[in-house]
Amino acid sequence: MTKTRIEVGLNAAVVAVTDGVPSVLMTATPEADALPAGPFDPLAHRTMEQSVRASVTDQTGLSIGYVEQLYTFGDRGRHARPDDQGPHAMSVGYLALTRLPERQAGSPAVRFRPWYTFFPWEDARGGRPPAIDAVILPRLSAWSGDVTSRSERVRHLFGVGSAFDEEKVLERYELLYEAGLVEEAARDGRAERPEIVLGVSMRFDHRRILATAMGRLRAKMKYRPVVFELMPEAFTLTDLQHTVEAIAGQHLHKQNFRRLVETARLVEPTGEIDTSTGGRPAALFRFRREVTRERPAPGLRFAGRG
Amino acid sequence: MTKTRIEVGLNAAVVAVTDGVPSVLMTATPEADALPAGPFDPLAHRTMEQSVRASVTDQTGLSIGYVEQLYTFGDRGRHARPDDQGPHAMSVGYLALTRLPERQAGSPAVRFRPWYTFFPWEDARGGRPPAIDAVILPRLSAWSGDVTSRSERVRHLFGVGSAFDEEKVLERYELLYEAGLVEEAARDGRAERPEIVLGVSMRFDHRRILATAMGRLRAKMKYRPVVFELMPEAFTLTDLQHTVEAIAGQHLHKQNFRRLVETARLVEPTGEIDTSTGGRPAALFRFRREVTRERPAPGLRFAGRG
DNA sequence: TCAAAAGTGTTATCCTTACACCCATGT
DNA sequence: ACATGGGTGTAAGGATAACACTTTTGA
Repeated sequence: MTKTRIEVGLNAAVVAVTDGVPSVLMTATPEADALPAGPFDPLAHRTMEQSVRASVTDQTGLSIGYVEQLYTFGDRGRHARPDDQGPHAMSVGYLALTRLPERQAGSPAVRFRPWYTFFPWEDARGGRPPAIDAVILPRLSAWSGDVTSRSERVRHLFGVGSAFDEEKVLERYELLYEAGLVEEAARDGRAERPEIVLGVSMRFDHRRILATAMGRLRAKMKYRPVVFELMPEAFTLTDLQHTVEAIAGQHLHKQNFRRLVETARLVEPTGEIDTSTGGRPAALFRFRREVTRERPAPGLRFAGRG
Repeated sequence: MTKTRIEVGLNAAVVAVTDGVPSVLMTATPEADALPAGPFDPLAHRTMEQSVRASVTDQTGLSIGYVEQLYTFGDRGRHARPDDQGPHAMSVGYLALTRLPERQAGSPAVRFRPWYTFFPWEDARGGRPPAIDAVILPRLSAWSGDVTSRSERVRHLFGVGSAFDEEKVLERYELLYEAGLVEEAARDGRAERPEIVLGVSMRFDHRRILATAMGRLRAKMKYRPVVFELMPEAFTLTDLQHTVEAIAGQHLHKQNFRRLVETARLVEPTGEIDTSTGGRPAALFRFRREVTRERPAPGLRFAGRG
């Protein structure tokens, strides 16, 4: 057994949602859009999770709550130059959820960027993004030509004959990468620089990690009460719905959403009301932590459009 | 940024199902029950997946088809002695699915072991395993004492007030580990050697990886047509049901299972019939690979008992 | 009194679950 | 003929999806 030792990088997609805008935490250095990252040093930290937390705090000043491992990427050939002698042979991606912190005087600016700036085609609130039919699909058709496996994949992932599956964020990104329509593909030497780049690119394979995070969060939300990690202690049902919609990238049916939340007994009224909403004041609710023990898979299995 | 380099091990849980027995591939050396494993060497293999395939073939002579990454374990403090200077600081677990190969004269014996020998409490075909109520729960109660968080976890995971959730294989194993009821806990120096050890133990953290694999397969089966990776080209519907039941560890309702398979258009008749079943001959079916493109999440969303 | 947002009641439809029975073959 | 396993029809109940309307506040 050879004893090859390699460098392992840890990357975290730290997300917060404010006023219907899901955002990701960026490193303080604004030269390129990059996720907080750090090496895994088993001597310094007993677990990888501790290491991730430390890296994030180090680089951004933020200390995170909920953390979950996403995936371990190890292929240099894909999201890296063929001749890359870059820092990592492997990177482990993490998803973290947090409430957006109040800006503190004296503390360093915590920089978040809306996640749809990196994935504009993933936001279908307000209808199917026009860019999909206007620019993405034409270019993907040109790429797939008459290779049926390709065009079937395109149609499947961008909801042509079927429904648009909002969880397949990673698959769509990888398709665009293969088709050479995102800047990373050109940067990695896999394609010509495209005439029109789709979305803002990120450092290394960070956008791929963010895509993984988005897909996972969109999926997990439906069977685990993770949204509440993003909510303040007390919130209105409309706030909650807007947060879910922001993540899912689609609108939901108000009454059905409410019934769902109610029958799943995910929340309970605090008794307080919020008069700042503009119209009729809204009742405030809090998350019922007990559901975790009562039901096997408590989540928001929303389905339809609103 | 420090440049800590560490050794990364890859482990694969290669599973096959024959006649209602799900089994895992073991290394040829029978000194301890161990999963095929190998180091990840980025210079030898471009991707980790290639590396896993190579390791498995190397150590067992079997070449595998479907492979999927499970999780990356990095905590030495948990499934390792506190003073462990063992080989890996990190291990990436994989799930692979294969058909059980015909025994070839001349080729090395491929050794599989039934997975329920390692997890006897996970097989609820034939009713709830008596050992759960007779030995596991009493011991877990003693462990949890009057710490409510513990006893709630116990009740939740072993289906006391609620339903037994067959997907939570890893969570149950980790609970038993924490409670010191599996041999690994004693071996890692985390508990006294238990009077009764539950299930057969495995090398290093391999049983944890197998638990992850079982949970993932049980879950994934419901929304992706992965069972067919375990089936021969042609099979009867009863064969298919038995395979699913073997993995899920519970019996299913025959008619509902059949309707499910039929309405999901997962299979098509080959036209052949199998007369070797004993009673009325059964029609043979094959997997319809096209479903992958037609439906968003084709799987076997079975639910009830039979 | 009007705009804005909160909050509810009700029905048609589909899916899930469970029931019990008939069919084709080998011995 | 009978044992063995293969194969079906159908009805009750519950969850889902969609409909439009009422209520309470601030301006």
